[in-house]
Amino acid sequence: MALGWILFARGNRHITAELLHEEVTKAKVPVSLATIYNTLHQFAEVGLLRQVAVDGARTYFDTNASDHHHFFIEGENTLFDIAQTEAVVDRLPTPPEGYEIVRVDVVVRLKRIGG
Amino acid sequence: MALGWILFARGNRHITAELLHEEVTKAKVPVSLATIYNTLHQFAEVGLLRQVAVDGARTYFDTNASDHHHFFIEGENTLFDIAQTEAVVDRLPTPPEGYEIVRVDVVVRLKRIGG
DNA sequence: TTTTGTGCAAATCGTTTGCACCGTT
DNA sequence: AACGGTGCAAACGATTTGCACAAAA
Repeated sequence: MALGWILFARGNRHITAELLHEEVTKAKVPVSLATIYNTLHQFAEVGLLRQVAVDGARTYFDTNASDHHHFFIEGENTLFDIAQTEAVVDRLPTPPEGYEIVRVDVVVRLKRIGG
Repeated sequence: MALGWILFARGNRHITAELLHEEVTKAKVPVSLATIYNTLHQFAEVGLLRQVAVDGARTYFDTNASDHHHFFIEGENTLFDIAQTEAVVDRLPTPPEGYEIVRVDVVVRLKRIGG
């Protein structure tokens, strides 16, 4: 398991379970998709990974677990970070009675110009 | 078809295909899930509905197609609008070369205090 | 030998697709 | 008789679960 994670340890990335599976398999260790999912979730629980819901179909995992937001390119299904310097949220909305804010997700959807 | 939509015409709501199916069936018209999906998507294309990706599993459709953001209660899987007065986004990030912004989705995740 | 942890085959479940049916031209 | 639109059964694909196996206690 730790094995698969040398893979994750290099570079900030956004991958889907399937993509990681492919990569891991192609590289060396043959491991089933289910295991990939289990592992990804475990890492996410522990806070090493951040799960990003962006298009309903696939689940993306971000190796950068810090608080930041994302660009998502429709059609290409590419996800990448928005620089922290590009402040986006200025004021948090007041949550309703009895609830507290867990996280704020911002997804800026892009499309190729002209496309 | 227009029939099912009398249902949608009353009140601003956020529903999943499954929920709508249940409602429609329970009420009167027996219609298959597939039809619900087809119809929802058609409405979304035309701009009467707004599709919200919030948790990867389910797809939510918002009868309020205007530009606004959402609260999402984890565990309860409830989605509702953030009042427009609660400004959240102040400055849009600059999109990368060759791309333009299509939409900005903001989801504020909540959890019950103490929960 | 019991317990705890790990990986995966098979099942699940939301969603989509291909096709049959029916009213219209 | 050909055409267009509609609904749905069956297929699909991403994700989860239940269980079998192995190492540790």
